Amino acid sequence: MARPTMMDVADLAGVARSTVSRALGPDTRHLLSQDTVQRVEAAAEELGYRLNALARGLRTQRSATIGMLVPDLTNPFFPPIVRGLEDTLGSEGYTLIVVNTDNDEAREKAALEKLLHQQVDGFVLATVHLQPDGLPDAIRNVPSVLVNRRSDVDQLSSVVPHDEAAVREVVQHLTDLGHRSLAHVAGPQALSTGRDRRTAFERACGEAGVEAVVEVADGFTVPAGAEAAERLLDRDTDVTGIFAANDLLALGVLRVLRERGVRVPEDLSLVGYNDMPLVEMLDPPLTTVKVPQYQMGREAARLLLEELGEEASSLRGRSVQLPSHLVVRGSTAPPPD
Amino acid sequence: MARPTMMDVADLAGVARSTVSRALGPDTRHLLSQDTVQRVEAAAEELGYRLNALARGLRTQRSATIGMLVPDLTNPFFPPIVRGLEDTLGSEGYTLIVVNTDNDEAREKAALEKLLHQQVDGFVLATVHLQPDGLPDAIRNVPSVLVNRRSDVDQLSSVVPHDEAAVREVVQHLTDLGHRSLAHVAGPQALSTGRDRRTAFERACGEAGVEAVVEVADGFTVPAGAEAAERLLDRDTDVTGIFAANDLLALGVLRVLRERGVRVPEDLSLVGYNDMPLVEMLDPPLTTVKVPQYQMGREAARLLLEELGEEASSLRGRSVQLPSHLVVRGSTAPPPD
DNA sequence: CTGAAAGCGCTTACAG
DNA sequence: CTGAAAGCGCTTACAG
Repeated sequence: MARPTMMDVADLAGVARSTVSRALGPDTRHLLSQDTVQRVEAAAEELGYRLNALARGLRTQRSATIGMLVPDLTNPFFPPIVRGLEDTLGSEGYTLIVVNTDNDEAREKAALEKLLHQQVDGFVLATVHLQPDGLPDAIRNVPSVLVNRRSDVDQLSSVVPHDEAAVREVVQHLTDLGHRSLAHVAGPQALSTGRDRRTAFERACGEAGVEAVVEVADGFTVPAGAEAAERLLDRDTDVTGIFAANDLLALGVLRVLRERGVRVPEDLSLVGYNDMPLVEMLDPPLTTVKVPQYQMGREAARLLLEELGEEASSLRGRSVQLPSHLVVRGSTAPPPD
Repeated sequence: MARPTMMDVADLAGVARSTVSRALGPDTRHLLSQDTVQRVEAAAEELGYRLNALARGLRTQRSATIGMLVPDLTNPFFPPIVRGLEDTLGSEGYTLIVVNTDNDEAREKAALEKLLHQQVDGFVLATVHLQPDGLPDAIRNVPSVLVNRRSDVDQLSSVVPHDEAAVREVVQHLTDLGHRSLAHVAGPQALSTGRDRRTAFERACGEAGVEAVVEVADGFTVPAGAEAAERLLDRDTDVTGIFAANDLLALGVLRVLRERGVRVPEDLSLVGYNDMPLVEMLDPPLTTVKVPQYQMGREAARLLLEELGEEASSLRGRSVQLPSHLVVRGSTAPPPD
C-alpha cells in the first residue's frame, strides 16, 4: 500500500473513519475512550499513516500555510527574519512559503497570485511595491503583516525597526566625536525605509545644530552606494562623516573612498545600518546599527497568529517598532583637524 | 461572494463545471470551442476566480510542491542555491517549501514528516544526517535530490561542486607561490563535504610533493575554525599556507592569526572555500574557491524535474559535479624567506 | 465539443 | 462514546 488513508487505519483498528479522525486530533481525542484512542494510534503507527494536509485543508478551509514575499533571500538582511517567522509559526503548526520578488512589481503580483492559489491563511510582506490600490482585493480578506516596511495608506499591521531612535544614536555618536558636518547616503525615497531614515537624519542633525547633506542612492546596493558616494564627493562639502542608509550602501561608499585614497576613519567616518554578517571583519570594522531581524520575524509571526485567531479583523493595523542600537566599531573616529 | 469556485464561474458562463475546468487548463483548452473558452475566461476574470490548489492537488495526487531541507538559511552559502531552485522549479509551476533543520537530526526528521504531510512531490536535501537506513521509507517513493551532499549508500541523485579539481587548483596556486608545507583546516569528517576536501587536499599535496598537515574542526563555523587554528598553531610545524574547508572556517583562522600577530599574507597565506559575500572586502581580501551555488540550485531542480516527469525511477541516482574555481585575491603570497 | 457523475482524503454536524 | 453521511473544490474517465 502506497499511502495509507484514514480508512485504512479505521479498518485495521476496527472503527469508523470519523473515529480515526477524532482519535488523531489533539482537540477531539478527549471525546473518545482511552481504549479506542490507543487502538487507533497503534493502527496508525503500524501502517505508517500520515495525515494528508491537502485533504484536511480543503475540508477545513485552512491550509495552515503562510505566504511570505521577500525581495531577495540572497540579501543577508532577510534570512534572520525568515528564521524568526519560521520558528514561531512552525511551533504553531504553520508552514511558511517564501517567494522572492526581486522588488519587481510584476513578480510581486505573480507571487501573490501563486500564494493565493495555495490558499495561504496569511501573508507576511517584506516587500512592497504593492500600492494600496494595487493590492488585489483578495489580500484584504487575508490577515497580513508587513515587516521592515510600513504602508501609511493601508490598515496593515507592521513590524519595523525603530529607525528614528537609532538614527538619533548615530548622529549623537558622530557629534560626540566632534563632527559638525554630516552626510547621509539615503536609500530610495519610494520606500518607507529610505524615507524614514532620511527624515530622522535631517531632524537629528537639525536638533544637534550640525550641517546635514543628503545624497539619495537609487537602490539599497553596493553599486548604488558607490555611485551616490561619487556624486557626494564631487560636491563641495565639509563633510567629515557619512551615514549610509544600509550596510550595502556603506560598502559602496567605502569602495569609492578607498579608490580616492580617503582613509576611514582618519579622514572620514563612516556608519552603516543593519549590521550584516562579516561587516565586523572589514577593514576597518564597520560602525553600524544592529537591527533585531530575528526578533522582527518573531514579532511579525506573533501579530499574524493573533490576527489568525481573531474572527473579527479588530487586530488589523497595529504597528510595532523594535529598538535598534548603534554598534560602535572601527570606522568612526574624531574628524581630522 | 468570498472566494468564487468553478461552479460560480460555470453558472455565470452558462456551462458545466467540467467545462470550466477544461477551459482553464492549458492542456485541455484545445478540446473546447474557442467561443466556450472565451466565455469561461471572461466569467472567471469577472469573478476574480482563482484555482484552489488544495482541491486540485487532492484530486490529481500532485501538490505541485517541492520540499527543501536546508541546515540554516542564515548561512549565506544556501540562499543562492535556494534561488536557483526556486527560479527553475517556479517556471515549471512548482512551489518550493524550505525548512531549516540546523543540522539537527531530530529537526530533520520532523521537517521531513511535515513536508510529507504537505504531500510534496519531491525533495531537495541540502542537509543529511539522514543515514541511509534512517531515511523514512516514505521518502524512497518520492523523487529526491541531494545538493552539496552525496550519499554513498543510497541511490539518490546529487549535485555537488567538483571539490577534487578545485582543491587541486588551491594546492597548485600555493605551491606555485613557493609554499612547501601546507595545512588544511578540515570540516567535520562525518559530512561528505568535509571528507572530500580533505582527501583531495592530501592527494594533491602528495602529488606535488609538499608536506600536508591536517587539523579537523568540529563544525563549519567561525568559532570551530578559530579553535582548529589554535590547535594547529600550537603544533610545531613549518606550515606557511593554510587552506580552510570553507570561508567561515577561514575567518576563524584569520581571527586567531590576528590575535597572535601573524600577518596575512606576509607571514602566512590563507585560502577559503565558497566565496561568501563580502569576503572580497576583508583585510586582506580572501583568496577562496567560488562555488557555483545558483547553478547548483538550477541543476538540482533540473534533475528533480526530470525525475518527476518519469514514471519509472530509471533516472534516480545520477550524480552531477559542477566546476568550482579558485579566485586569487590578497590573502595569498609567497612564503616568507 | 460538452455534460453528469464519481471520487481524491479528510472533518464535522447530526443522530443515537 | 461512536458511526453514517455530507461536502470542501477540483479533475477525469465515460457517455453522448
